[in-house]
Amino acid sequence: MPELPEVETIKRDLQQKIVGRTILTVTPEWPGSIRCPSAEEFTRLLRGQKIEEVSRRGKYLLLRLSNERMLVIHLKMTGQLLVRGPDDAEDRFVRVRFKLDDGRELRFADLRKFGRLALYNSNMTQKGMVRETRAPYLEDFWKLGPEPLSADFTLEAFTKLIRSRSARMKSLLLNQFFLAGLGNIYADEALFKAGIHPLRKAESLTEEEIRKLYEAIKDVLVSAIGDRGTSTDNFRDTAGEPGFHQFHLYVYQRTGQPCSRCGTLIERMKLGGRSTHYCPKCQLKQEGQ
DNA sequence: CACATTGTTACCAG
DNA sequence: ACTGGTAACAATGT
Repeated sequence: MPELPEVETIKRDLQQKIVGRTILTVTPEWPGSIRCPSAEEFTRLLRGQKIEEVSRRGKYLLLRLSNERMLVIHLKMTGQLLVRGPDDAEDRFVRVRFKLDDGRELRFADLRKFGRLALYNSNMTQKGMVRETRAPYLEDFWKLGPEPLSADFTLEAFTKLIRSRSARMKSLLLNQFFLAGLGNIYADEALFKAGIHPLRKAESLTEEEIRKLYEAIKDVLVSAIGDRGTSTDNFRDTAGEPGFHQFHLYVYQRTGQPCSRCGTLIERMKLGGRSTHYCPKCQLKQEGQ
């Protein structure tokens, strides 16, 4: 379940390992991973291109190429990007292979086959650019909410955002058009740290609660990036190594275990089809009780 | 073998 | 046009 910290970890790895390299060949072993253009066109357009820059927007990885195109990657649930040398063992579930000019190989592996690669013009982040391509999943890329770790994500901006909504907080935090990068793990963790019940409505939050949540979101993400991500299941970095943040979780997948703050047993509920973990004492449904 | 998993989109009602 | 809520989908391990 790569969310912002996991994608950030991979981004930093790739910046170190593959920026400046040229793609020699592309082998689609499961062409379904390639969203657009066709697998043949994708392969042809990438061959011989230099990887100029690696960046991240929300949960999307962006690889800018020398021909002014952008390779966009979404890992969805089980996608991995592995950088391997000629003597390294084969990886399971490799869907697309990129041979590089230093003898190494970038492998896109994906057990569930939900992850997607797409190739666009590099100005695709601008309004209207991607919609013209009619590419599923990525067409409203430019509509994504603010980056929680960027300088322009201020408390004032977050307060405005919250004040413009009425939905339940857990649902809002999962909405990528509200705020980019949080998924099920970090939405639960941030709400716990801020002491806010997942079912609370945005309009019911006090100034103090908004401030606490603002800090909690940033703290949780920074801490998880420091731990190189959460590997509760199959998240791996580009060397195939797990992260460490699963040892520092407060509520996610801790159902029935004592809350580290108050000892009450962590509970689990279904919200919009998603499992939601929370401490019933630290995160009271009615504010002020 | 039905179910669980989650990020995202489709669709509907308001 | 926008928001919020629910269902559906992707594919596979258990």
